[in-house]
Amino acid sequence: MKRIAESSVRRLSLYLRYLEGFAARGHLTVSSEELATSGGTTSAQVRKDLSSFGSFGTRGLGYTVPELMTQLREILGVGRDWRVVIVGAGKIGAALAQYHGFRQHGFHVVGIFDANKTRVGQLLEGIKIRDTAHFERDVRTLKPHIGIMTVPAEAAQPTAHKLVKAGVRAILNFAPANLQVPDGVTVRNVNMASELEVLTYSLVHQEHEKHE
Amino acid sequence: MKRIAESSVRRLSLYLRYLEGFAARGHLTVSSEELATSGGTTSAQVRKDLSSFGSFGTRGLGYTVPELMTQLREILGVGRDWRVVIVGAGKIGAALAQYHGFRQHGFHVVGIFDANKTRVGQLLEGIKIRDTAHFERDVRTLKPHIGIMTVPAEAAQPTAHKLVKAGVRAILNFAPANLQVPDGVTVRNVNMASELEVLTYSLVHQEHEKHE
DNA sequence: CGTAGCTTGTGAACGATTTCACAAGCCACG
DNA sequence: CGTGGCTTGTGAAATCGTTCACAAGCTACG
Repeated sequence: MKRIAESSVRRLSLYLRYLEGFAARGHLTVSSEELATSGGTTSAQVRKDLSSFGSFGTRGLGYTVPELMTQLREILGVGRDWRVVIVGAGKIGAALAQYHGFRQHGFHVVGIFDANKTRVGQLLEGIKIRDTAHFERDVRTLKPHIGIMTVPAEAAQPTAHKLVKAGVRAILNFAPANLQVPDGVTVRNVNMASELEVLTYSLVHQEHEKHE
Repeated sequence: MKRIAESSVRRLSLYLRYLEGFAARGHLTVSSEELATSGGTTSAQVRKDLSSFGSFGTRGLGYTVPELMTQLREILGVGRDWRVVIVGAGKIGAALAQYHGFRQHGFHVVGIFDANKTRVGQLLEGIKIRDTAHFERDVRTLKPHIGIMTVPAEAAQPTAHKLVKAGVRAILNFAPANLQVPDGVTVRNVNMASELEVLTYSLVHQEHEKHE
């Protein structure tokens, strides 16, 4: 199978989200055009994205909603039981721990860590916040597939290093730092400040764009 | 000025983040190479990104840290007083409202809304959660620049519509929905489920990649 | 004041992604 | 069972973003 662009994977995930909507509304089939309109893209794009993985549609008819959902779940690995640890139990970390959407999508929080002694021992969604004193050993025991990091920038690289050493191969990083990880480890960065700055950039430059 | 790629703007924001680090460590100048290493990109990329907006460096020397920070802040619109409303005071909305990083970057939460009557009237960071009954009127009064939406998928499009009608031109959307907005309105989507699914995709497909 | 050594700024080449356009194929209906 | 209408799957073209490579230009130092 040829390499798939990350942007394509991101869209596959969105298609799955929209298919859930179509299924809820009782649609049995859906065309690439309908999926494209939901997702703000084009029908050719939808077909290209799907065609990398096989031929799931029927010409003249479109895609069978439940079948395409099954295929996308398979491709994305949705529905397996994914074990997640959260490192950093601050505002964002705590909110994520309590976010029920995770559970609904098969993500299972198996551990929460914090370096702040005042938080250690408190319960979040029935899970006791652990000290980072034995971080690597504890992570090894918990065997998570995914690590979510909501730690300060300066703690980000050391934390990532320990997660990787303990066997984690996928990291969702909320810290404003570029993590260096070995091959075979995937990192996704979510940076609130940058998201907002892209918006303020557009606000500042919008009036200029009009004059072109 | 020619159109700037969104990926470039995103990187400018990261450069600013890393410059803050260099400044804190007392660096007076920084080369495109050093910035590139921090940001996981290449020096040519850094120079290209900056060159769209002017010549900020000195050949043979690099960039003056405080000067480049000033320029980037100017370009991105950082440091102005940006007024923000948060719509949806659930787990994520509440965490964002309490997130102090916003305040530090000049983002000022001026209003919080929720449709759930049990939450209305409660205080978050000293701001009373408002009913959505008079949403559009209230937003007009608050005059926010940015709307952050943490509402359920089905409420997303109507909420966006009302925000736009009330004059908001930039939306940070956490709902899993593709918002239709008129020209001149910028939307950025943050979708936790999709971020995680990109990670699970990589976990599922990593072993395959090895065999190529 | 001249030269050596760096680092920027930027066209041009390259690579990746998106869009186009159309043949292939399926369904429905007469 | 044949035809019309619709939608997929996919090479080819176009667009967009990144990397290369080097001339231009500044600083430092003798």
